[in-house]
Parts: sequence; C-alpha cells; structure tokens
Amino acid sequence: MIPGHPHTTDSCRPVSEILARVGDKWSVLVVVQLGCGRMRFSELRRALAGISQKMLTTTLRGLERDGFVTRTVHPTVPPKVEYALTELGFDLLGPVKALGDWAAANGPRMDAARARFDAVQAGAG
Amino acid sequence: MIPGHPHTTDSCRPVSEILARVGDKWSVLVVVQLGCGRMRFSELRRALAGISQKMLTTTLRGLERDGFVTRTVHPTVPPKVEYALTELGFDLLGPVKALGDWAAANGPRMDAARARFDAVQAGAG
DNA sequence: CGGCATCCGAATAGATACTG
DNA sequence: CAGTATCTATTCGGATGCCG
Repeated sequence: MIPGHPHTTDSCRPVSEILARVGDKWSVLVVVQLGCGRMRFSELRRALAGISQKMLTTTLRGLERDGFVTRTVHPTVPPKVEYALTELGFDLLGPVKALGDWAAANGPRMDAARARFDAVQAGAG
Repeated sequence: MIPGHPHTTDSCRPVSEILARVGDKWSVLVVVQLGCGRMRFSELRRALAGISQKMLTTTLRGLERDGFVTRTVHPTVPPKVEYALTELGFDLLGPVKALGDWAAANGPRMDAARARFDAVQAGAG
C-alpha cells in the first residue's frame, strides 16, 4: 500500500489513446526515424529494415491522418515521395524519446528480471 | 544521413523494445492502475473494466516476468492474490505518465488533424 | 477467488502480383 | 519508385469449462 498516495493519476485514459494510435509495431519507429529529417519512401523502408512495403504504407497513412507526418509528392520521373514530421510529430518525439531513454537505461534490468523469472519457473515448475 | 542535422536520436532500438513489452492493449493500463497501490486480481479486473480474465492473467504474467509487478499469494480461504508495482514498475510510471500527459494535452490536436484528413479525403478523393 | 486449457472468431502482418 | 489489391499465415483476444 502507498500511504498518502495522491491517487490523482487519471493517466489511464490518455495513455490508452496514444497507445492505440502509435502503439503498434512500427508507428513510433517511423516517427523516430523521421525525427532525423525528411526521408523518401524507400529510404524509410531501408532504414526500418524489416518492415514490409504494405505496413510502411499503412503506418505512414495513419501517421499522416493523425497529423504526425506530412506527405509530399514530387511530380517527377521517376516518382519521388517524401515524408517529414509535422510540428505535432516533433512534439511527440519528446515523450517518446523520454521513454526510449528509459528503455535504454533499464532494458538490462528488464532482461535480468526476465532471466530470473524464467529460472524460477524452470526450477520450481 | 541529413547534413547539419542533430541526429542524436538513437532511441529507435530501445523504444521498439519497450513497446514490444508494454505496447500491448493492457500492460500500460495495468501498470498505471497499480501505480495507485497494490490490488488484488478481481479489483484490477473491475478497475480495468473490459479486460477478460484471460488477458489480465496473461498481462500480469508478462509484467511479472519483466520485473514490473510482484505477485503475492495469500494462502487463505478463499484464495487472495495481490499485485503491486516493483521499483522498476514505479520507475516506468515516470515516462509513461509523461506520455499520458502529452496525449491528454494533444489529443484534441490529433482529433482535429484526423478530421481534417478525412475531410480532404472525402473532398479530393 | 484465482487461474489454466481449449476452442473459435477477429484483427494483423507478410508475400505476391499488378498499376501509374 | 510508390502505391494498391488480394490472398494467406499468424497472432490476439474473448467465451466457456474445469481445477485448487
């Protein structure tokens, strides 16, 4: 029990919403990647290394819809489409990078806990 | 690489990892909920209102495995199992709440962007 | 009360082929 | 090069039934 706990945390609802929007497998990766600067479709695909072309398209559409990225079509031959973060997208980078820093700092602790848990499971059945 | 760009964000990898662990539909909700204090299984289920017993069990197992929550069994009749955040879990609350605050503050902007996008799609095909 | 096993439907993600 | 459409495999998540 936490004595004198504020219990004012209504973070549940908004966290759930933001996670429903960018909590999928690729959205955050794309946002972080675009945080390095505008990129074209194939550059993103190369940078993300593992995403399928379909998923990249779907993810970018969703991010564009929610106002995180812009899509610029250059009417050239061959076609060239560039994606960039909006102000909202850059804004999102703040808390996302905070989470990233946390993960980088505490990832080993998570790994250790997992190893411990698995060892106990194996030993105690 | 973008010339003259900061490019200090190597948050890609860790963000991906933390998202793979707590980016599912319920994990963060459970963590935030437990941030209010230790709770037993049925309390959590009531508080989350919508989660199935199977998912709650699965989610709690995952969080326990990664060292975010502890599971305490009271050998009473009827049985009583309580869950609480570990120090790592409380630590996670920081960046998660930051993300929650951001979502609460910018949710309207996301909604507006979405409405705008949908309107353009309807108008321009 | 807490939890596991099983089955089933829905949603997701990937491969492939085709268009402009 | 960028994107769409289709098909399929995998995963997710819920309902049910049984156990300690």
